[in-house]
Amino acid sequence: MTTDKKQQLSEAIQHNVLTLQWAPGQDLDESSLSLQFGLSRTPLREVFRDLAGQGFLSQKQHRNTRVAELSHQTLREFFQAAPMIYSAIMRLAAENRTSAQVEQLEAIQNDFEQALASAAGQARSLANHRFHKQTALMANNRYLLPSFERLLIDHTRIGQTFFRAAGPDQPMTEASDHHRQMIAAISAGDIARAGDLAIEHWNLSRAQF
Amino acid sequence: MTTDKKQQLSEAIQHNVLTLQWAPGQDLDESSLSLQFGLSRTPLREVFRDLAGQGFLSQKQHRNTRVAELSHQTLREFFQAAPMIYSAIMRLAAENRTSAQVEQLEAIQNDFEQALASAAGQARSLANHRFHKQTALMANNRYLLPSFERLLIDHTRIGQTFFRAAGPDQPMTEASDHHRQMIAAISAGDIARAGDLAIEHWNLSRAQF
DNA sequence: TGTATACAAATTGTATTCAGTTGACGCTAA
DNA sequence: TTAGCGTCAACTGAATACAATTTGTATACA
Repeated sequence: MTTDKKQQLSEAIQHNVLTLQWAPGQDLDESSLSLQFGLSRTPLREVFRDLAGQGFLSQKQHRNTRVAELSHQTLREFFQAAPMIYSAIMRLAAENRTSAQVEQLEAIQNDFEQALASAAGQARSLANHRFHKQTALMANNRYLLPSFERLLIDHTRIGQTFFRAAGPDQPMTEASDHHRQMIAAISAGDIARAGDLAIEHWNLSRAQF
Repeated sequence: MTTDKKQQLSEAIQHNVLTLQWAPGQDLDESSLSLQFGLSRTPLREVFRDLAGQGFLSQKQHRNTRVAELSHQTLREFFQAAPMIYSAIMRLAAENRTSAQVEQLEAIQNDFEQALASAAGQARSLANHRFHKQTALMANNRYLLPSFERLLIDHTRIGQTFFRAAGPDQPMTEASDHHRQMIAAISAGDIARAGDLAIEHWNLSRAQF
């Protein structure tokens, strides 16, 4: 099996959306992208559809596909849903985790701390994104996952918007402390503690905005 | 604008999945369906992809599309997520509802009661489905919606499986009472009450299974 | 008789071609 | 000058044609 072009394309798009290299609301051009990735429009459009379903892109009939918007209303809905879902994911992660997954989470956290020490805001945000995505994997619940992933996409994007304005260092190191405590709670199977940490962690985000 | 064939197809599939006319795990045939609906395979596959993203169908590389499975593990995850999400949707519905939406909800509830009096289990389940879908619309939160819709799909399917075995009448009329109370709570904007009703309503479902 | 391998048929995935829709530009007329 | 209409270009959507992958079947061999 050769490297899957469709998956490459999908990951590239996700990357560009999450890092704000493609701005919210920005138009995507089918023909240029299909040329760029050596794919015809048919499979390209399938990838678009998948990513639109996941909340990365948005599509309307007879309009070009674009990066999912971030409006004031989006923010409002975000804050209404985020604490509850994050907390639920954490609790389930503490309940259902396997030891292999905990090791994986620790590895990701190490990357995150490294990025914190050296790399730019973009890399930090992506590392943070991967940390939380791993917790969702550990929660192992197909019903919660789609909501959580949508939240995570916009959390990552919103975070970067605000980091650009304010100084980025303070909150990120505090977030890193939380991550370590989360790993401990999840690893110990302490469900209540994991849930509380999620709320706390999320309040940190709220404070920034 | 003529009647949209793609939407017709999509609704037909949703109907067949929700009513169990297509069994969980059942294979779908692209060519016969495309023939049946007068569509080529390209748009048909786009509909498949959308519905797979929404939790009606499931797809794997180089394997035929099939109706989403209902496994033991699925049930487990369902019960872990359902009460929380249902409750959240109800609270938000009470918070964000408009009067036009309340009227709509009452109309749907009337249909439900009529179905309860006359129609078969299938029609009842669909009417119940529509009721809860409307509450999700009223909650007006794009992050919670995908999780809730997935839960609702499987709730409807699971419900029918169990109704077939047991006598269907008792729980459904009780559910109908709950619906009326929900409408009252939502209409009054009583957030806490709406959330509690969701839990109560859902415990009723749990009791059946 | 059971298993492995090679071949054939069916089905999924991709590329290309064709059709339909949208929106912009320019023209005409009030 | 501007409002309204019509044409045209560009793009999205659908259909067909083609390629690749998988699965079923037959045959050879242990």
